[in-house]
Amino acid sequence: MVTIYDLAKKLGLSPPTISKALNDQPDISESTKEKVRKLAEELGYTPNSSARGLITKKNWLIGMIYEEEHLGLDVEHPLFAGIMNSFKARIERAGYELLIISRVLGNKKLSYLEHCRYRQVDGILILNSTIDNPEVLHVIHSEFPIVSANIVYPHVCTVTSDNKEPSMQAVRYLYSLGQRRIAFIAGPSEYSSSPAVERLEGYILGLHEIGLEYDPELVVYGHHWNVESGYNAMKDLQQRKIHYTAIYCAADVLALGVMKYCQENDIHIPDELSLIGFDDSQWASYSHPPLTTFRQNRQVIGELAAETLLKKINGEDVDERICVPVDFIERQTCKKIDEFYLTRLGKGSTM
Amino acid sequence: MVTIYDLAKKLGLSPPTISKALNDQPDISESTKEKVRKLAEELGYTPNSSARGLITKKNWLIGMIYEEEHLGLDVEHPLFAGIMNSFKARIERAGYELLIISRVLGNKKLSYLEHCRYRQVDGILILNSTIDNPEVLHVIHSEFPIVSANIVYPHVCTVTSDNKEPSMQAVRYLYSLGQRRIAFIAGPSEYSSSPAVERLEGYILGLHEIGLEYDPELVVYGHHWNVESGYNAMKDLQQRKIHYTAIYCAADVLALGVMKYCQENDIHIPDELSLIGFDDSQWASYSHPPLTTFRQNRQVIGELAAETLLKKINGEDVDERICVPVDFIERQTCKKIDEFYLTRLGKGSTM
DNA sequence: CTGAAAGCGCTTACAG
DNA sequence: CTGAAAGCGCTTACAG
Repeated sequence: MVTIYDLAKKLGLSPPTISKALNDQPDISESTKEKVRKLAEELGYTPNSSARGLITKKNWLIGMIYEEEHLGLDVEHPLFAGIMNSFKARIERAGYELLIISRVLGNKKLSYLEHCRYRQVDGILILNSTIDNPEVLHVIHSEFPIVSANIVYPHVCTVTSDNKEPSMQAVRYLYSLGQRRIAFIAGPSEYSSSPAVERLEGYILGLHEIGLEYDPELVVYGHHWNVESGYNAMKDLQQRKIHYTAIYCAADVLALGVMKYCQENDIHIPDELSLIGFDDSQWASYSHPPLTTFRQNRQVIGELAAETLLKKINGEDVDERICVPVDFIERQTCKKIDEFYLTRLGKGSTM
Repeated sequence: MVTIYDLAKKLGLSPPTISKALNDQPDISESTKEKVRKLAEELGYTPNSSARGLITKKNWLIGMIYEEEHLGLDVEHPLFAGIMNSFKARIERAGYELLIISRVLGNKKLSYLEHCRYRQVDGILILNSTIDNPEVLHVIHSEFPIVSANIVYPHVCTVTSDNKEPSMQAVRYLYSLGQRRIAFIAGPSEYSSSPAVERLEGYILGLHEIGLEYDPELVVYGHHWNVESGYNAMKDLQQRKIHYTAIYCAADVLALGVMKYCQENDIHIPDELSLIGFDDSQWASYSHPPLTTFRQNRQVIGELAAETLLKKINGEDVDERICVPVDFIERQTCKKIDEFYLTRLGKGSTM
């Protein structure tokens, strides 16, 4: 390993001069800088982040806290890779690298917080955690600059998709198609997941806005954010023997479960049932029929999270909550209500 | 920040004693260790990785080189998150953390290799790169312990799915259904992607094994690993006016493009055309009809990559190529050949 | 413009 | 069982 001392010796200069030349300090002559850079290149010198970080207290490292196994998420969370990629690209441009924080170190278990201190990260991104994770709560009350993506924590700067307005829009849209009995398949209620909560709020708000009554019988919770939960929720809904002609789902995967149920039970979408999802997953345009849904803008979420964190690191003020608009993607799972089919779904009567 | 000196002062001991106590060295009395640990806990002492790494030359860091924008992959590569998760979990158990290597540092551009040296990583995982990326080639010829996942580099230990045998199996399976004219939609040929190459080899080998003639007219290359490429490949195939009754696709996304084309052009799968994919993407069981495909075992790939890298770091011998078996998932896109439809597809004659 | 001195927080022989 | 000395590779005042 080539060090600054090797360069110093070869050039007959002192280590501090080498250091300053390499860092392009103003008090070093251009000719010296030239010589130093040339030799450094020749010998393949690379600085050592540990030595540098030890003395400067700056490590150019962002810690990412990312919980993969919870909420019953499928291994691949639809937002994870996209947000991570754009976040990474943005912090990279500012000179930071991304370290995935774990909870084990050697044979010792460390908390996230201890780990962040151990690595002396300059800032922390919390991605897809749960709101009541005590490990994460410790981090949140720490001295580090922090930004959360997707999940809202009190007093923590958070970047998420707008969840309320699109939910209201979903209701409005269905209403405009003549739908009056609009069911909602919500996200899991056991876990405190802010998107789940906010989408439900938006649904209720949307009904109020339009003047439709909110009927709790029309709301069913998916146990997890996955297809099976959507399937089971739909089954549950059917067993309630109530009347409805449309379903808004808090996630595409839930909607996919509904579609599966409908296929098996010969319920025709959109003729008999209108359906809206949330996420615009990769497959949403290829489902049968293509799913009407809301596209979350992963790239913007990641970028804004990065920019906000960078600001915090630099001591600038930032907003506590940043909402990223969502795009409504109209495909083919919704239809103007059709009197012909009106009576088929559910044996209830209230209309 | 609490340091070892603070602990030493408070306890009237020397820093080395504190260090040794904290590291549970045998030459320190149990009572001293007890005292030290207690105070460390009280004061919230956390070691400093830079100081430790600087002197021990061991940083408990694995660098991950991961290229997201190439090959025309969709943002979310179907394997990426799964492999990364299980790789991370496995190295964590051994005490390592995952650092995503970038190419920018501050305002300087560093090569991957320089970056790895800068951070003094203990080993490197190469995920989803291209075979001819010069940046990566530098890394490969370096002093670091390296493992590659998904992409084969000469003389680098690589963990991938078995690509050949399943491709042969696809041909065999289709043959057993009476299919004799089996087309192949290959992965992009412009990029040197070993999975693309190996799956093509497997297809040809499969034909030979069975005694079917290899007809280059039946092979078309997708420009990218995405749906659109599959769609265009299918269009291309149709325009060739040759006869075929089945298609094996080198990826699910390509197969999805084929399905889209068939829907638009009123070609019925599987009655008129049998179809097989590769990957078992999230949506594969929900496509219409559900796609017959091969499931890549992300978890096993990630774990084996981690274990192999750990072995290399510890100086143990490892195999250069590790193939992870793939599961054949039989769904509903293949069917015994139906004489009734035999003449519809393609206007060619050779059967 | 250049360099001697000190120090970041830790660990490793080695001496006692 | 404990500690004094040296050093990992760098940077930061400060002196010249």
